[in-house]
Amino acid sequence: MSRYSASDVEAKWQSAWDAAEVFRARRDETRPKYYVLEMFPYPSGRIHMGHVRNYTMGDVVARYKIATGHNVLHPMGWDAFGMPAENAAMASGGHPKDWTYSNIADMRAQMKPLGLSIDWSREFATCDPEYYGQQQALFLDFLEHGLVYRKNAVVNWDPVDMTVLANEQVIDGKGWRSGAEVERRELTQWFFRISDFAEDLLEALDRLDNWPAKVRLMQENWIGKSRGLQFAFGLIDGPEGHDRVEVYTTRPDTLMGASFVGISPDHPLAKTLERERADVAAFCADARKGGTTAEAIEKAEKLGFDTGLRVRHPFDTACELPVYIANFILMDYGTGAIFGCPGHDQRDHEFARKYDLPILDTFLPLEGDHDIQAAPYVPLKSERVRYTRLVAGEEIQSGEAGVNAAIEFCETNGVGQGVTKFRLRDWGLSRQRYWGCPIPVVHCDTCGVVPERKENLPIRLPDDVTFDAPGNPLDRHPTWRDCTCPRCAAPARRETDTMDTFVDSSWYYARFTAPHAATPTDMAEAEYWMNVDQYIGGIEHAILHLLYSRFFARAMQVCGHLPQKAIEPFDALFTQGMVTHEVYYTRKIFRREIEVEGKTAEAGVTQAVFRFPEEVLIGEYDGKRVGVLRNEFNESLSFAEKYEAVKNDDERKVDVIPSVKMSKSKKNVVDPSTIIAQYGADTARWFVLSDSPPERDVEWTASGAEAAHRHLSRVWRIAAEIAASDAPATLDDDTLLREMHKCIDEVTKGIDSFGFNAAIARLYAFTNTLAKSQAGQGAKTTAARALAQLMSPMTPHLAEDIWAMLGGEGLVTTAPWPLADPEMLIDDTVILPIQINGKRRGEITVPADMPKSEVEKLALAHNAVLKALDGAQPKKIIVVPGRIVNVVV
RNA sequence: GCCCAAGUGGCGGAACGGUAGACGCAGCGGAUUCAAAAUCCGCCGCCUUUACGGGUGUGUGGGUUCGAAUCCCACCUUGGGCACCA
Repeated sequence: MSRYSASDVEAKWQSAWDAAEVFRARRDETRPKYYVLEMFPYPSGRIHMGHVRNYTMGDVVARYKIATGHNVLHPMGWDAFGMPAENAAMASGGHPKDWTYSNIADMRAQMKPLGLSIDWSREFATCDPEYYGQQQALFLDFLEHGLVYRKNAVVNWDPVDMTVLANEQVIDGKGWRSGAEVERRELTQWFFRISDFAEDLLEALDRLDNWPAKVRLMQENWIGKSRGLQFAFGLIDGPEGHDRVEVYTTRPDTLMGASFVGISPDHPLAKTLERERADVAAFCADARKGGTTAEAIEKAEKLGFDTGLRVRHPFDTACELPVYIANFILMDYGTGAIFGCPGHDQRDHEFARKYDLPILDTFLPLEGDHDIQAAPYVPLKSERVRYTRLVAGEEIQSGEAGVNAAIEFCETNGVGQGVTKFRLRDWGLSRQRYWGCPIPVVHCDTCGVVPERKENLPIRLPDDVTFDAPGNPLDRHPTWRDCTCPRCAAPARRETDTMDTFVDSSWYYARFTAPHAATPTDMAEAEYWMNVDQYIGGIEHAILHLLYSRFFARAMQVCGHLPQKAIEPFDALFTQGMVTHEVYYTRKIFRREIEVEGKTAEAGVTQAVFRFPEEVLIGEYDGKRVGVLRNEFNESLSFAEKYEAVKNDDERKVDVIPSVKMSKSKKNVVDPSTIIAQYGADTARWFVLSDSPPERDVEWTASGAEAAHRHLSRVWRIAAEIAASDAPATLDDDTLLREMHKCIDEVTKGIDSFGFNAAIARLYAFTNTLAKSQAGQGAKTTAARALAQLMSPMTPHLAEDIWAMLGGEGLVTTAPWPLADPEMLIDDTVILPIQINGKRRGEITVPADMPKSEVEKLALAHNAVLKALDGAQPKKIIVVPGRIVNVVV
């Protein structure tokens, strides 16, 4: 009998699947459809273990659904636009297009050996003109339906690279590439009206029952609905055109504690003053410096500028409040203006102390006192308080009721109205980048901004561009910008901004239903295949990608590109954990002469040098995981001997940091291609699914991979032995077959509920049972075939091979999923543990259907019970049939 | 600061309110072998006991229950999300 050879087995069955076109998805109204999708990869050039885990999970679902009679759509594509391609072009002089397509070819070649059940005929990359042309068509439709518009917006501007930076690209207030101080600059940009859908996007979350609660909560917080009061302060002697300042507040009950009004440097009033007064202009210019990132904001000092203007308090016209321009007030939340209540807000309190403004309380704790001058009093949401300066309502209320009463009071007295605001802002999609989808509009001197004609799509990116200068290559292209106005035919200029790459991934799931349609989607195909039944990806996309996709599904529906039922495109979402690995490092010590108080001394600067797993040999020494460099030693030495030789040498001993996400910079990566070459794809697939629950991180270990491979070889060997044996007809078939049905039942439930690790544990146990079974040839063959079927979603190549060995009909991939016989799940006799006062003291074996009274009698006759009762009567006996007996004494 | 989740052997982790630790890793012992690899068999929470057994045990403290890893309350720790949001 030969041995299990993964490479032969895997190549053989992949060809068999290709030949039979088993993964080709075609519309078929006679079968229920099932659309399973993993978040498509960015073509960085190499696949990593995270990809393997993600696609394996999707593959398990897809293959299981095929076996249960579904018409499965399981596509793959490439999220191919984006900065890394441009960076590579700048660094090495190539073209982003070549870089991207060559990476795609490499990654496809690494992915195919995994044996995924993908319909490769539907593959596309978002940088294919066919795809982004349809995206441009979508943009034009959105424009026509008022779903996208142009406005001025404040952005992070890198003055050296002459480009807009995403918040993530601003580090310590400086551009990540140029190192230049980032400015806040106002640019005219395109925006999707996602905020128009805020209420619906929020409300619909409740119906996404098969999404993780965590993701729904994160989206809820991101959308950030709040209820408050919007009203105006009358401005005294303001500049022309300014007689009031509109303010939004979620705490109108603190209105009587107002001691100043603050406006954003970008507020219209501030801008008017800026034009008239140099001091205001100077302050505003200063305030606009610095990025818009969280860090930049955190560090920035809170500054105010007293404009000298005053407003009247709406409830006390004698009370006049100063108007400050403050650098911490955002123009794009609320009205860009606030009233400051130092008594009940930490930030306002600091501001008041700094600029010597009055600090007033409007309520105090129900019991006790609070020194409002020393610190603001900020009660918990549910905390009841004692109002001291009433806007309205009861003197004692909990926070929310107080706010509602205040809104009602203000409304009835003609001071503003209750409004609902969202944190969610419109989605700015303009990027001053080359490697993205061109925004299909034209700028005409007479007609203004004019949409491109659909028949001119796709507006293709030019290939002849250079990356040797900063800024957008499209801007400096000699001819690409030149065009004629679609409206008046006069010479005009193309928009050179491209779309945010999040746009590309916001509708790819829909495009997969008809990847080559002449319109963005084919409604008949979309009607059949949508929604995605199961979407699988990383938690890092919990907010933006998923929110944008939900918006796009709505917007596409408005434009007639998706059916009504696809308003929520992903029926079920699963967020899988990462693949982690230990980090290994040695040290490099730099010795330097330094001068301390006039004397020279030598100082060592230590730097960690990360090492790849294959560079080191790891073992245990003194109870700690440590290592040595692999090639430094004679193989005959024991690990302890090797380690002792280097343990006092910092530059040669290897230290181990506990497992973290695999990353190239830490060198704690294991290349899937290496593993596939060494053990085969099935081993990699089996390993990433076992051990940890799929939503949690899994630690890749060499010993774990070894064990996975050992197990698969064992399964193959057991199957081969059964196939070759001619054992007598029946010995103990019943035990094995019952075990088989239980295994079918549990593995099926495991796969159905994403309990892959539990399903795999069950398969291990069943393999052990099968290996030791005394059953006859027929039962063993039946059981081994069931094992092949149950393993086929996880290790499809191995499963095909043993299925064929055992005389299974056709491909195991398309064989109908085995059904558990309910009768075989119930045992004739059961072992009942006997508890005395809740502690296990013994057990009895009884027929499963024994009546309670009989079980009681048997339990009371048990030695341990007799001993515990010592002749007394039990207080109580609880018999849970098939489970347990508890005697209370 | 606000919101959320999770704490179980040396490790990853199982466990509809019903025998805690399935399954795997690591470890230990044995068989096979000239030897090794591979394979097979057994042991494996902690304390105690030669053994049978007994005690104890799911972050900490309380509660509900015949019975709690699981439900409730408080606390501790770790992880995640959000945050000049008015």
